[in-house]
Amino acid sequence: MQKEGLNDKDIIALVDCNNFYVSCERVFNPSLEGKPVAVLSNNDGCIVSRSNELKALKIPMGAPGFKYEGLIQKNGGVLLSSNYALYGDMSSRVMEVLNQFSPEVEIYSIDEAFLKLNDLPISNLEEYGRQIKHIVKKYTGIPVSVGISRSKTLAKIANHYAKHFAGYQGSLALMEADKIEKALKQTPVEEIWGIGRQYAKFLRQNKIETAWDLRNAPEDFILHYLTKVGYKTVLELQGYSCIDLEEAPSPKKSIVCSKSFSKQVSDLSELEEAISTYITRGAEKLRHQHSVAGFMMVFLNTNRFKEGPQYNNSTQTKLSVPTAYTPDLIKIGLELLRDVYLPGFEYKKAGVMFTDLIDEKDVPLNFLEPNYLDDKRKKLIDAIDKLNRVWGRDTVFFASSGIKKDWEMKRAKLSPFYTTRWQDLPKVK
DNA sequence: TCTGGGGTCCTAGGACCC
DNA sequence: TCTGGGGTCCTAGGACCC
Repeated sequence: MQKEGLNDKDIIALVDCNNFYVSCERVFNPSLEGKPVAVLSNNDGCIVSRSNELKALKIPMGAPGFKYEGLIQKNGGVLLSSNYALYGDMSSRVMEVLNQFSPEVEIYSIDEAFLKLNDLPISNLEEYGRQIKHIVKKYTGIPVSVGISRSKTLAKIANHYAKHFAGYQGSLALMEADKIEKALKQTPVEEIWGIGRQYAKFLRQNKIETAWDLRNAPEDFILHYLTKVGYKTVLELQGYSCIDLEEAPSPKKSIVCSKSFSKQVSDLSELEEAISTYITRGAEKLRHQHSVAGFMMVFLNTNRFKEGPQYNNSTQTKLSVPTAYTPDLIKIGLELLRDVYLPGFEYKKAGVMFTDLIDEKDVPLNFLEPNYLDDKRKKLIDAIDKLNRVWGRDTVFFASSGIKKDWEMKRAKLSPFYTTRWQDLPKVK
């Protein structure tokens, strides 16, 4: 019973790096092998990547690091700060290798990619998956698992089994109806890609408990309660590929820069440094994708885990001329900050968000203010970007961002920048 | 002492217009 | 006694992802 106009002929592989951040650290520090290892989020806050040994200690994902530090050390384990320069670089290497296995690769996240395998001369899909695993490991040192099926959602499920059952040797293809049925019946509804906590709870209340149940749920029920997005998930579970591969990353529609501080901050001048720093980062991201922002928002948060008065607020403004010119954005952003700032609170986090992004070439003409693209300001900012690109971030920076930066995030357990900084290159003795 | 950051899409409902 | 209806646009908020 083929559904009209739907595609049931795709072959999609999901390649997912195992415990990615931990694996990156292990490539350059083999002494971490066999031990419980966790990588922490920004500010050394939550655990965001866990080795298998650490998972075996029943330490949950997202848990605050300090709560488990004792347990981890007692078991000979290690906690590490996150080193995104290293992970980003290792990720590009993995993706580079994947390109040789399919002409159509979508980099889905820092540690996952979808590969379209349609029309390739592959006699044994699972064997192909194992080959991918072998070659990626050989060239990058990173272990991966491969799941293959008719849709992204099914490939995710195949990947899950490939990763968790040693018998599959890191690769599983779910192509035949009976195999798919068996896998879906054993997949709890909360493990399905696209079903989060709220939907899982709702579905269970309605006796939909496995992926197989969801696959067979009535269309109108799903459309009504889980909307179009949820219905796509159902079709994907039925083997219809509804979520296309996106090979070229489309430009972002919004850009957020926000971080928690290493300490409580009450002082307006310190908040000004932070906001100014975040605007600088955000504007770099804007220019990188050749966008300008039409709308800007600044927000402040107190510490939600601490007793005491809370204050979470934001202010925003439409920009009279959409721009990505850092000094203009800083000037407006600092005005917004002074608007939203209330003295007497201890702030833990601040941030800035740019939205209404459009291509820099599409800025409407404005007779009162020059478009920065046609302006000497553009030349100046390009020169600054170039210097920072060649000589390193913040070689040239804006005075309002401050120098001391007492508020800046903490990374006490940082590993060296093995791959992106000459002096940190590993040495062979 | 210490609890992340950065995105997307969809819908309901209000404002406004004719 | 009676109090339109339909369309569009925008925004806030809620769901999801890594």
